[in-house]
Amino acid sequence: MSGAQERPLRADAARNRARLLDVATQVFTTRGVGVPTEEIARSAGVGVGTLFRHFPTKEALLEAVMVRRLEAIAAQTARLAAESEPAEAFFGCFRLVIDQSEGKNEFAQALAAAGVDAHAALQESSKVIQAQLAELLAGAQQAGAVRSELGLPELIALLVGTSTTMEYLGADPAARQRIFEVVFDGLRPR
Amino acid sequence: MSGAQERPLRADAARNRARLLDVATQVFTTRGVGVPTEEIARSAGVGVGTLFRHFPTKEALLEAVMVRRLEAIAAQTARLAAESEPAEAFFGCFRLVIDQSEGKNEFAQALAAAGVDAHAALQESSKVIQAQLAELLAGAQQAGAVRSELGLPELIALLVGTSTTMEYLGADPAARQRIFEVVFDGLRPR
DNA sequence: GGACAACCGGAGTCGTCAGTCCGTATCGTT
DNA sequence: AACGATACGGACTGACGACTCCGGTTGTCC
Repeated sequence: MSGAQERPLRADAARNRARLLDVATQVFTTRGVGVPTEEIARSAGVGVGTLFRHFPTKEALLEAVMVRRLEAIAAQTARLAAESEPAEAFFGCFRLVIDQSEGKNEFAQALAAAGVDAHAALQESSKVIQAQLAELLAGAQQAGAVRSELGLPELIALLVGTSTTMEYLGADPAARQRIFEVVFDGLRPR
Repeated sequence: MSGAQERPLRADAARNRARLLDVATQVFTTRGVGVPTEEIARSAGVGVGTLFRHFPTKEALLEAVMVRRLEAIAAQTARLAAESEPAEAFFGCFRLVIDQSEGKNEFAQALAAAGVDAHAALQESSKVIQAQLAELLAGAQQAGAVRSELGLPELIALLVGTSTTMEYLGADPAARQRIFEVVFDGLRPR
């Protein structure tokens, strides 16, 4: 698709880039996207100049973090989907996406608020996951485990919404389990 | 609880205040809470000075808008609850809250991000609605229409989450209906 | 081990936005 | 109609945050 890697980064540059990405993931997730770039740079032990050399824009940093998480989810989803029955795979992946998406909604919003068209890389990763989800959905529906009238848009909206539900609920595992039961039972055919 | 009205506002002041509230509701809902105060003032046909005299802080304006919407929801909920069977009332109010809460999540987040403790008025209105919801939930559970293991926190989280689901889904009424069916079926006992 | 490119740090720039201040206009009352 | 109280408008201020720029440092290759 696009030109692959430019040229290998110098060792220190690669190290800094990775640290920046780690710290940004952590900070954005726990404290929101409003955190100043300077603070992220400091936490990573670099100057702001370094941050902006690697990610020309705060938005670009946000996007890089998102892409990384989406790719991780896609990989786990693929693994899970390969080694289970359709129904089991579907519900397992649903859970997985929810559990992995802590704080991700806010990211998505922040990105969307800044014009989505520019984010080619993100859309790429999104499409991968969406394709996986479409397949899982179709499989589960053929196996009679999910209502047949639901489409991919509804599934995605439900994933986003359930993720929000969980964020509001906090960490209580019993309550989370009850929510999953409500949603999963609702997804099954009447 | 607190001292009621201070002293009747002058006619022009009351008018401006009302216009400000209307415009702010509209603008915050459709374009998010990031819109500059100056623009809200201009749209309402007043200067920023006037805006800040009525609402000493942007946050205070946000809060006033929220309180107003919450009160409207509470009133409609009360009406609906009074004239229906428990189960019907519960599901009707669930729908109502979702339909009325367009864009409200973002408000809540913005307020929360700025320290929640100061927002006494908001918490007041919240409590009213929460009490209504608790009663509706208990009624529906006694009527056997809702799983008995669910508590108020789960219900509230589910409301917030479903509201998010709907926002992602857009306006398609058929799809919205399908989501309601999923969630409502999930809420019913096995 | 030296030389050059690649990379770093962080003080400084620029724009934006919440909130203030005060001279002016409007309301309401006698 | 005239006067005091109340409210208005919008230029101005201060804080903050994204991004730039360049003198100095570090890695890498011969």
